[in-house]
Amino acid sequence: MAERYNIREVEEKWRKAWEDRNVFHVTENSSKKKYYVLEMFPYPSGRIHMGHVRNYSLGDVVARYRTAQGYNVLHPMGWDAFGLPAENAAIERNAHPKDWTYENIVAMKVQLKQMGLSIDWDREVTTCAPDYYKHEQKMFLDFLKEGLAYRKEMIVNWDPVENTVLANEQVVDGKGWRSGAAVERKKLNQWSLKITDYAEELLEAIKTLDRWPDKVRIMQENWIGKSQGCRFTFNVTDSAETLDVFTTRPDTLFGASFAAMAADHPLAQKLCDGKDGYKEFVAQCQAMGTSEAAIEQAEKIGFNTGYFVDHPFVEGKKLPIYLANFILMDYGTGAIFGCPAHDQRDFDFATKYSLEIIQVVAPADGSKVELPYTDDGLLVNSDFMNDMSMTNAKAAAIAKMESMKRGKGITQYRLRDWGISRQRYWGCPIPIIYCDDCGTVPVPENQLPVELPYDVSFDKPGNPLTHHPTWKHVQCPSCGKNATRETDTFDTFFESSWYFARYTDPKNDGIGFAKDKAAYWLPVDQYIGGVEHAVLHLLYSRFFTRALSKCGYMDTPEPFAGLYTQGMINHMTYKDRDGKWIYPKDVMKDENGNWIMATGNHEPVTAGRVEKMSKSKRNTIDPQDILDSYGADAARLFILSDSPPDRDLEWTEAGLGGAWRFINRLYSLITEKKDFALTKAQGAPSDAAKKLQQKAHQTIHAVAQSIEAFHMNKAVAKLRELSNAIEEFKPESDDDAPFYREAIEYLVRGLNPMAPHLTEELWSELGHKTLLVQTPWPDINPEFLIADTATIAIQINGKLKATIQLPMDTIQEDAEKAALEDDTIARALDGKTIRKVIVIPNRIVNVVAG
RNA sequence: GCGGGCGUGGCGAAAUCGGUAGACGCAACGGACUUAAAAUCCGUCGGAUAGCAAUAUCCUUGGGGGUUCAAGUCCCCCCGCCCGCACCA
Repeated sequence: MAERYNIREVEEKWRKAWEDRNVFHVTENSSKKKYYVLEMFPYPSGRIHMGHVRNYSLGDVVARYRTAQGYNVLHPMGWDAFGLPAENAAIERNAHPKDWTYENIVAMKVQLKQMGLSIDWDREVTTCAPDYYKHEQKMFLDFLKEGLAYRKEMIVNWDPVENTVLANEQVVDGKGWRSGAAVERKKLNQWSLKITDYAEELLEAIKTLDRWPDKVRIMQENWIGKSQGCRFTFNVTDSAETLDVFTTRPDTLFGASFAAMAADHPLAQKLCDGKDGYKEFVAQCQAMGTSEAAIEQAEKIGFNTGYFVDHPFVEGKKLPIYLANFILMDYGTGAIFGCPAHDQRDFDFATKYSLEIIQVVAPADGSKVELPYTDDGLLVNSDFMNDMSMTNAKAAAIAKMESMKRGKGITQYRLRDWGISRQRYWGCPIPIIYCDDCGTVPVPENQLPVELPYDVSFDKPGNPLTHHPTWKHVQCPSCGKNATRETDTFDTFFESSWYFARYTDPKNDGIGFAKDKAAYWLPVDQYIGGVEHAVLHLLYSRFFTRALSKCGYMDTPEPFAGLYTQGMINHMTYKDRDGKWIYPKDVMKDENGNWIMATGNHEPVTAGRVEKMSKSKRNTIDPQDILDSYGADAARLFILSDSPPDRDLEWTEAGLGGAWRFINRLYSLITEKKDFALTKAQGAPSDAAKKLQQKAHQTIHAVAQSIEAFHMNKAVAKLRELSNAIEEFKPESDDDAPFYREAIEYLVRGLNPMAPHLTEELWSELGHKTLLVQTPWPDINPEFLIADTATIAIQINGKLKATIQLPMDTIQEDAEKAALEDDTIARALDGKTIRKVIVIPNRIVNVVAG
């Protein structure tokens, strides 16, 4: 009987071996092809969760596979260490954000190491450390010089009780999550980055990202939201005021029946100040929240200003001006004209306020349509544009506007500039000083970093940096008078927008990273993370790459050449008798298969839907428990096995057990039979041995392809097939031994990226003195990939009736003949007329008969 | 509301190009081993009908229609679920 596989001992042994020999440390090496594998770095919350396990297992497979393929692989890790949870911890448990964060990093690093990841820990990066953020303060100053950073008023969610800005997630039903006070939309002066300068470039370059998921590319395209249209000016009737509007449908101008602007439009205030109901309407709009979803789903309401604009093309025609809750000040000019006949939203609005509905587009075939009609057609009721196509009418309307000097055709983007100011403590200080005399003064570079003070208190609502007795009080760098620091900190997306570059040169004190090192390693060849970052983080990083290039830091066009977005981890949910959520570890099945409490009186438990693991539903599994009891390899193997990585995965104890059994079976299979495998061949091997060899080569080929396509589940399935074949194989003589051994070794080597500890142990059991982690990917004999016979399916009228074996590439006539001679087929065709026979070589013969 | 995705056995899934649907695994069931259980090993396993049986026939990829010699795959319509929509990371 073979020894039982001792997970803990073996896994620790090999992790130590790798660490002792520093095998994951890399440096630039121009003689090798580089490969940069990066998983999105974690926020140091204290413990890793299953999402991390999936993310880093996936990345580790890629990294280990590419290493075996001979690439110089960079696979770093770090900490996205600034953020809101640290401040919440400070408020809730009186822990200092810095101490809390660093303690979490220590704890999580232990856990990540326990996973056996092939990480170069010498490159570890921590974004809340001054030696990291001082470089981004410098970058910000460079952006300022280049005109990429500026200050402007922006709308925020404001909690009037806490005196603080709220994140969208902190707004629940329009109320502050902690205070319960109604959230206001407030304008604050904030720093922004000019990402809109790159709108067109960012959009265009999406085309070059051919190794990104279509889903993410579409999301980014929509986010940038390019639209072609016309911007023109209305004159307010009997007034000197004007109203600029933007429209993508200038062709429908003759169907215009009202103008509408955002409630916070500057003109709105001028026209409506003091009017009955105006203040209430503005308040109503502000209460709605800032998200587009909220705005679009809210009922469309308006406020009649009592003013009119003159129709630019129709002498004497006047359109009423409304304020409307669905117009965003941030988009376009903050004002539109409404054409109810050809826009659903305008139609709803016009119906509600009994406004005119004029059809100006009709289907080309003249058929009657129900309004609103938003499809293509020809213009009607439109003066000089009558009978034009929509495209021509758009051009004609724009041309007319231009000739009247009232407007012009423009390209509009939905993308807004990136507001980076946060009124929070635990972030990177913005290196700016405000002086009464000199105005806004950048902190001189030799005074960087502007470090966060440690001695802060969270007693008062608002930003601790503002309350700090001394921190913000400084001398103006230019005139020396008393001045104050900017107390806002950067959005934490700032740190994650360049960390991938920092990894290429993590210890550089003088600059964020050296140009030549970035040039060697970037772009990231394979980036892996959650789809929740599809837009913001990824778009900001793409922008940063361009902005940093403009400032002379680097020359890489795109940061991430390949992107893979993984699915979520789900688990069944459980509730006890009182309807309270309970953890899976507190639940068990009784002898009848019913769910019961694992403790106490074993009260019955209601099992609910399978949902995303979340703390609130308590359907989480702590990876630490799994690592301790089943080991890293079983956890990795299971998480890679059953589901394709881009789909959601249901974590089940049983599935994990399957992975664990596989590991143990493989261990005993190989340790029991290795002696035979070591014997020397004398004569010719058996056919079965040759077949096994072929299978081994085919498997390795399939595994390589699957890994490259991120089908880790298929890679594992193929390896299990090979493992089954090895188990079933009955060696006939010592002559089969080398073939047997090769198959075993190929299995071990192919499985290495998924289960590195087990395979390293088996490699050593097989007598190797080298480390498997440093062993190249197995060679594949191309001859073995080609089968010599083909299984041909024979169909009658498209339905399978029989299969036959034929030599590979049998010519069509012979295949047809063989098919018709088959007993079953001959019988089935008895009395029928053959009308046609379709032969697809090596695949199918379809007899059409009747 | 807008945008995107998904839907295949009891379950997770596979099926490079339109060409043998269900690889691989989980669960379940039957058996071996055991005083017993666990573990392990062997076997069965989409559904229906007929048959003692080998087997045969039919049905089956959310639903309906279409294209094709052939559809899980392509086209049209419908249903259900999930995700994103600018201060969570």
